[in-house]
Amino acid sequence: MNRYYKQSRGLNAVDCIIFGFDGENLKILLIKRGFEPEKGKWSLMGGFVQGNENLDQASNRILKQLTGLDGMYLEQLHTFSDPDRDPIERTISTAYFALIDLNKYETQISAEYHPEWFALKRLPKLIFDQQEMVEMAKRRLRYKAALHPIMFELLPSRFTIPQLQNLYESVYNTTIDKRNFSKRVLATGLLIKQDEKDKSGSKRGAFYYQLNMQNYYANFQSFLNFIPNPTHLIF
Amino acid sequence: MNRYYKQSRGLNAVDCIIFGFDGENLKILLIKRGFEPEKGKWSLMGGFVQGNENLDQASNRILKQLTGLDGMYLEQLHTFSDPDRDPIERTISTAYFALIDLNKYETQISAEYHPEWFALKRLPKLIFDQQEMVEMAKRRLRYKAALHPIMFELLPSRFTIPQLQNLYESVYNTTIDKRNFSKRVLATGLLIKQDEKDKSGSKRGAFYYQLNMQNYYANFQSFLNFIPNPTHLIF
DNA sequence: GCAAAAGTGTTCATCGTACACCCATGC
DNA sequence: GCATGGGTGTACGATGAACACTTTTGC
Repeated sequence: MNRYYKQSRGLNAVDCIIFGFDGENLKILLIKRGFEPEKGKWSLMGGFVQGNENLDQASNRILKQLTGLDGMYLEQLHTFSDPDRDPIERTISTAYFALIDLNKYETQISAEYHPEWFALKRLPKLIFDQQEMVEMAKRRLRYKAALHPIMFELLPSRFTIPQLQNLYESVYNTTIDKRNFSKRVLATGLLIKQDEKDKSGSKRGAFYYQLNMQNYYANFQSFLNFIPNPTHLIF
Repeated sequence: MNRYYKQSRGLNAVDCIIFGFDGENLKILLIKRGFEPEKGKWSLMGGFVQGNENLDQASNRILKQLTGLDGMYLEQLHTFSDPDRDPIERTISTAYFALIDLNKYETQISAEYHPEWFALKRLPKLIFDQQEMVEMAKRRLRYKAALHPIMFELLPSRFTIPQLQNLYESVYNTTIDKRNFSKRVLATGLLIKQDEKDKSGSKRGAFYYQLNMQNYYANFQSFLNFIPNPTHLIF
């Protein structure tokens, strides 16, 4: 036996929701789709799964192709499978969400795709069911970041506490008391204060911090409270 | 255009991790696989996705086939995709986890599959990568149940607080102070006390409770604390 | 009457929240 | 010298944890 009988076969794809933070707004990276159907429309970066790779490998390959980066935070989100989601042919697509330091990303690497960062509040229309994928990714990010320190993946390796606070405030569309915020994040033991300051945001300057990678990996799976009242959040 | 060119096509399947609770132990339902390869071995209930259905529909169809039940709690878990996970032919399988009231399930419905409940601690060897699927499902259940009231899906519609506590203690392999436990669960406002008692577990009997469905659905997505110290749990 | 499980309250420590002032610097 | 953003401490209330005794009833 070298085949299962009487079963229908289809294509498998991955689509990547790539989040970045520019200091102001949470954004995602979109490309202009390069082939029919919907050629030229804004789309998530994606591609078909090859015969010799699994989904994780496929999404890593595709992300490297677009951003030039590897080793970024990448998590399988959900598999989308409506029979008619792709009008050409049945294609089941697994969405991944990725978090990258927007500063590491350089546009020229993938000029052929015409990639652009879009603020989440001002997304263009997307093809197929990608709107739904983005919605789910947003929810997942908000959910997960309320409990785990994944937001650091969106920041450079040196960052300031006001930067971090901006990020949380922007993701949760809220404001947080800065005294309580800094107490909370410092209490986690995840941050190591540096000697230098970032003078770009103010005259006085804000101290840089770096992640304590030891503690970061050790505590990644446990619950942390980075935002007030996570118990009452609704997602 | 009615096909994408030069892409490899494969099979898509779903596999279901079905959890139940017998009052003592958390269990999962396994069947004897009915076809080659690995025919006769213990396996998760699964099947191929048909051309006209999505993954949710496929898993519901398959669960109904095995248990006779529909409308049970069902959640997409993860898609498993190693190229050689099925030795016959490339098959990408999406795992679902299901929670059912073990008492509603009647074995005879699906005698042809020879289904059996196995305590999680004493699982037989499973085929392919199903061991990994079960591990992931266990982690997800523990994770999710620490924050959301999904464990009720494993109990009959009328249950007692000691039963509920047993369930939590068994899933987290721990013991909980009963005074604090009942305070916590009653404080959620999710339970409605009934007049009758369950006399099966003790001479005095324990009051039955039912879910307040209104509050249950309203609070499902928010965080609740059912177990002590969820902040310090590691999954 | 006794064994076995159900049910209930208080105290204390910890954590989370609200809140306001001084500091450093570039201009 | 002043405007701008950075940095810090305290007091109070809420929440979570530890802990022991009484009740009911079948045998």
